[in-house]
Amino acid sequence: MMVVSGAFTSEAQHQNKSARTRARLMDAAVEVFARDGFQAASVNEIARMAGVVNGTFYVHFKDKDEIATRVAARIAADVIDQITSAMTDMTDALERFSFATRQFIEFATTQPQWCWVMIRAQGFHPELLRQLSGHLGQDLELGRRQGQIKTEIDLLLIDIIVAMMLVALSARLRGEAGPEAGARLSELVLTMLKVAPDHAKEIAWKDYEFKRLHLTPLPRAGKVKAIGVA
Amino acid sequence: MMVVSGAFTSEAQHQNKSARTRARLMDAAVEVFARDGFQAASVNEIARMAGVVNGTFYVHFKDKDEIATRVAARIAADVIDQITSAMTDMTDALERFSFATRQFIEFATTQPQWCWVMIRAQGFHPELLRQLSGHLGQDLELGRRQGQIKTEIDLLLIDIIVAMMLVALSARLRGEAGPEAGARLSELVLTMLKVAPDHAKEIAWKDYEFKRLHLTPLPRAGKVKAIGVA
Amino acid sequence: MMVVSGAFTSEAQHQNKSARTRARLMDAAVEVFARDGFQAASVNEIARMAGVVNGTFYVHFKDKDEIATRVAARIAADVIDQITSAMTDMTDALERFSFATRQFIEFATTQPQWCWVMIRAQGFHPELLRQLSGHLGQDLELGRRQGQIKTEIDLLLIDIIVAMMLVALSARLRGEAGPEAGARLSELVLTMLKVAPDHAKEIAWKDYEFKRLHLTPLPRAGKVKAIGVA
Amino acid sequence: MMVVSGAFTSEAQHQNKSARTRARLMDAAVEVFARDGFQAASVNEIARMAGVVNGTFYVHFKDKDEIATRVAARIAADVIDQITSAMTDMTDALERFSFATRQFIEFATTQPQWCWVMIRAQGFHPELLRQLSGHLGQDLELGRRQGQIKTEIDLLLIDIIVAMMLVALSARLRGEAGPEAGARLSELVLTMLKVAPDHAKEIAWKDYEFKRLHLTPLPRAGKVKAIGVA
DNA sequence: GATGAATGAGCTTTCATTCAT
DNA sequence: AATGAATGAAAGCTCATTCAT
Repeated sequence: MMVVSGAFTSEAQHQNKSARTRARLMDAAVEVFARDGFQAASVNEIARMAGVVNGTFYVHFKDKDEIATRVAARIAADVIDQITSAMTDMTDALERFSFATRQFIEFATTQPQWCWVMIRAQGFHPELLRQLSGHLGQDLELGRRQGQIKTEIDLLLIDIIVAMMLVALSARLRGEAGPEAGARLSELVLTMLKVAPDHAKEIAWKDYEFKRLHLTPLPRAGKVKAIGVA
Repeated sequence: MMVVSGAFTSEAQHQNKSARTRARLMDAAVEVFARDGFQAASVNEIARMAGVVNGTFYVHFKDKDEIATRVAARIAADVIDQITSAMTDMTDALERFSFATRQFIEFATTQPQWCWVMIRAQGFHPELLRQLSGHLGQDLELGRRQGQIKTEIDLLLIDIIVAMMLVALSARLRGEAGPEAGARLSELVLTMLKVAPDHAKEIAWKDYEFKRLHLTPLPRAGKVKAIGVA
Repeated sequence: MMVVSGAFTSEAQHQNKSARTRARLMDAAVEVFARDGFQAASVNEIARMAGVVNGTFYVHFKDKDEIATRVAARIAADVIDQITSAMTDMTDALERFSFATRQFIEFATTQPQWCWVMIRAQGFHPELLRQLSGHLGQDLELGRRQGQIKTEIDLLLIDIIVAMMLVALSARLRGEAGPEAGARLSELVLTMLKVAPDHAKEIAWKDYEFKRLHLTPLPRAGKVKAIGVA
Repeated sequence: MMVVSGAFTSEAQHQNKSARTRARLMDAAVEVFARDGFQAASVNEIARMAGVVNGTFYVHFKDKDEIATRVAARIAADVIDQITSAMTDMTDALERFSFATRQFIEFATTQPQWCWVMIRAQGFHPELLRQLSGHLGQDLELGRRQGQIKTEIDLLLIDIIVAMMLVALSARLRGEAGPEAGARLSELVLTMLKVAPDHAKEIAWKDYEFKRLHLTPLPRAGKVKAIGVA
């Protein structure tokens, strides 16, 4: 098995050796979590894929849970960051929702590993998806304030919508759904939120240009060592 | 941890010792799968909860996979059987769908363990849910034929609806959603399928009497003694 | 796997049920010992092949060792009995030796299972072969008394000859040696014993008619139960 | 049971810790294979005798088979190497054969464990003995070319000779044969190959000086660090 | 910081054997 | 005699984690 080299590694390429090793471990973890799931993933395998011996893993992470949490946090942060930063000048709530949904599904094409990790996170690292829910909820709230959404918005509804997004993402990853899955999903959700069918269709299928997922540059400065999120 | 005693055990209480032990193992398996998931579940733990030594497990099941498959199959069969048998005289497709959805969510109250197993089955025993999808799909097709559903029905749509059901079930199990979750979900799905809002609301919130989940009596056919048959 | 039915079963077919079960167990044991060796053979497997449940095994045999010992004893007794009874009117020691050797190798054709058991017995049930050695030694001694063998005959020599016989038998069973293996072996041994080459060849390749191995009818009368040969 | 310390351990005493542990495991394996046979040998027992916990075994060997194969390979290589290197200046085929045979039997005195392993290898690690056969065959072929052996040499014959050697070795190990066993065997084989009795005796009983078996120093080539190589 | 050998608990599975029926 | 369920010890193997270097 080749030593991995992914987004974290690229990001850290001009940092010190420690940071680079850590980055390789995280890329390897993404790979392994994506392939085997959080539970079945083994530290040995992550270390092997990172090209370090198993002991080195524990220099950088307290235990398997810590790397999982950090990988999840980073994925959540970056996915959200890139979706929101691409929408800075969109003001219409429904459009924002639709774009976000479709961009999310679109990541299946450009970053399948990360997407698999998000899917695998269900049940094991719910915080990953909770962040997504948060942002989603804000746009839906905005929709209510704008008068475009009449349905009541609560946690259950948001959970339901996130679940819909994940299952569509999964179908996309497995090749069971085509490129239109995002728009399709968007239209379904809007309809469910009682947006008028024509309007729902119009917004959901609008022509957008989507981005490739990349790591959000970290505005970090000094060392950040084992913050110890028990 | 106490020795379990669940639905299978009750069902087998008047059968022979082997059947009773086997039943206890299955009840224990439900317990453990519900709590730890299929992957993390250990045969030792199942045996311990069934009150037998670990070797006994293998007298009754070839391996962990076999008991998992059997438990999953039995849960799927019984859940479906009880939902469908309660709907025999319902002819309206939307009503059937709504009733099935709500009865399904309702099981969270009466058989939480089984429901957890269904949730945990995602990804590990997809066949469990696929059976559900099948029946769901039939009612939706009926809805189309009856002219009540105009949306196109395909695999992605069905997967999405099943995902919605599972997340609602999960919310209910965790106490994050109240007794109205089923009706709520039903209305959302009907709306999503472009049923007129008023009609959707009317059907989704109709007053039904739901059943407690119980084991479907097995139509056993007498002893089957396998003497030297390969 | 079919229930076996071999020599012991035939022999016991007119005896009581207990004797028949016991016989089936022994036939099954031959089968399993031949296939897996004494060590790897499992009681469960023997019982299964005999068409009884595992508990039944212990009604008839104290433990695995007992059936092994009995099977070995019976095979040794019968092999020897049939070889010797076919030689009653042979008086020439070299001829007796040659015939015995060749008849022994010939069993590979008619009773491969028994032969495998003999081969597998090396190291685990040396008593099986020791009986063979005994009879062999007698004929060799006779050869010395007749003046045909000049070499000194001791235990090492006999062990060596038995080893030669077993390796030839094994080659025959595995199909690596043809029908002439017995004569070939016989000639080699005679030469080794310093019989004149021409004479050795003449005796070794003589034309004999060999028998098919069958069970020696037991002159038994009453029950013989678990004699407890610890 | 004491922690073992044998030939491999000595050889590795100036190597790194890993190599030393590995060596102790191999010495322990020799001990256990010699005592219990390859089949009955247990990894736990090997680890215990090596003075490590059982998990450590798997740091060094993939499974029981791997250590068995390595031990067998090493024994075969060393035995052959030492016999052949002691014969470099012998040109007479019969003498070479006789010396090799006797040196082989002689190992029973200096390395009984290794010899037991060779005997136990019959059936389980035939490749161990096959290498021996190969070298043996070469000398016999040489004997034919030199005109000293007239008998046809084929696989069966070689197998027979190897079997003779092993049974003699075994008798020697068990104390059932004295120091003359090697010469005795050698004479028997030569006679069997139709070497003239006087000549056979002369060659077989010639006075040789035999070596103690020791490990052939490995021509190691420096550290080989496997970093992330598949 | 990195190494990598070692640990030991825990897992799945097999199997000889016992025993109540 | 026969059953067959149950036992429990022991096997092979994995893996998160520790620690001396």
